[in-house]
Amino acid sequence: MGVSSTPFKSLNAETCVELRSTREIAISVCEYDLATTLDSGQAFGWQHHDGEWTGIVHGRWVSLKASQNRILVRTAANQREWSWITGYLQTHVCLRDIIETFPPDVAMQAAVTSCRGLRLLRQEPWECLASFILSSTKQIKQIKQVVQLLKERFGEPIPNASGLAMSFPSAQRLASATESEMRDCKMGFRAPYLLAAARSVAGGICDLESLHHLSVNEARGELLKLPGVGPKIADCVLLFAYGFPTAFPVDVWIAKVIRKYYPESRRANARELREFAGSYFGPHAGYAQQYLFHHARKLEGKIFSPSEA
DNA sequence: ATCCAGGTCGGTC
DNA sequence: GACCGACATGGA
Repeated sequence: MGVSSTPFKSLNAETCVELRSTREIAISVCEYDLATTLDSGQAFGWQHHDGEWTGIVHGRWVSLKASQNRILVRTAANQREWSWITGYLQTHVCLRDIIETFPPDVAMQAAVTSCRGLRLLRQEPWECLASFILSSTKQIKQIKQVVQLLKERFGEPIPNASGLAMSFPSAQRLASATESEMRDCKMGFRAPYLLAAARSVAGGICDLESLHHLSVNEARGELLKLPGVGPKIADCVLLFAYGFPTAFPVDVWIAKVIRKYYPESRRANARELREFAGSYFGPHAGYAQQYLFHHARKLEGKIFSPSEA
């Protein structure tokens, strides 16, 4: 009913930022695995070359590099302030405080040990929503390909270090595209969903900004009104874009993990799994989910023999 | 070649 | 409500 607003100290810590120029800062971080975080299936727009991650965040081209307890941030344009990137990276979050809230069972602890430094980002709602509408029954690699095609064909050019990069297209821009143009981006049967969602957002029928002020259940209800958005995608957006800490996306990986290691939920359907997880994994269940998800993916088929699938 | 991928939708029973 | 096939595309 009400908003979950427990004031965890992890949400109140300060980010320590060293300003090096109007285009470069170094953010002090503790337990932050940048590569794992940017490539853990929560965001699909980052490009990796030689230890450098480049992308566009809130309309600004940015380069990120991990360097011993620091994240080096470089932009192409002068910046007055940097909260757009510290907020995105959630560098103020104290990971220890979150991990302490996880249940001390074997599966959870194995995931924590295996994925040290994995973080949740705080993405822009529209890009996150659109990306996950594209995600259904697609591999992460393919989702990235479609996102890249959308940027190239519909994005806005943004100056980068040596030329122009393309942003993720706005809902307004996609709303004026045709289904055929969308299908040319290899999104297949998801094209009409993304197109209708773009028109709903662009036309103000769905106000993504207003969801910040709702309870998690109210916000989920709004997202579920959008075409192509079911419980799983809604929870991804609630967790990765709005930061609702108990949102718990149940996909095929998580369903397998939960059923294997938490036998009390073996007969549960997806909704019941989500409800079980929300109470069992505690106030940061969504974070726990990302650890379990990433750990399972790292192990690929190793923990699941074919007969168990 | 065959199965499956960070699911959802619209039909059935 | 719950079960089930269709839906594009391309990795593995």
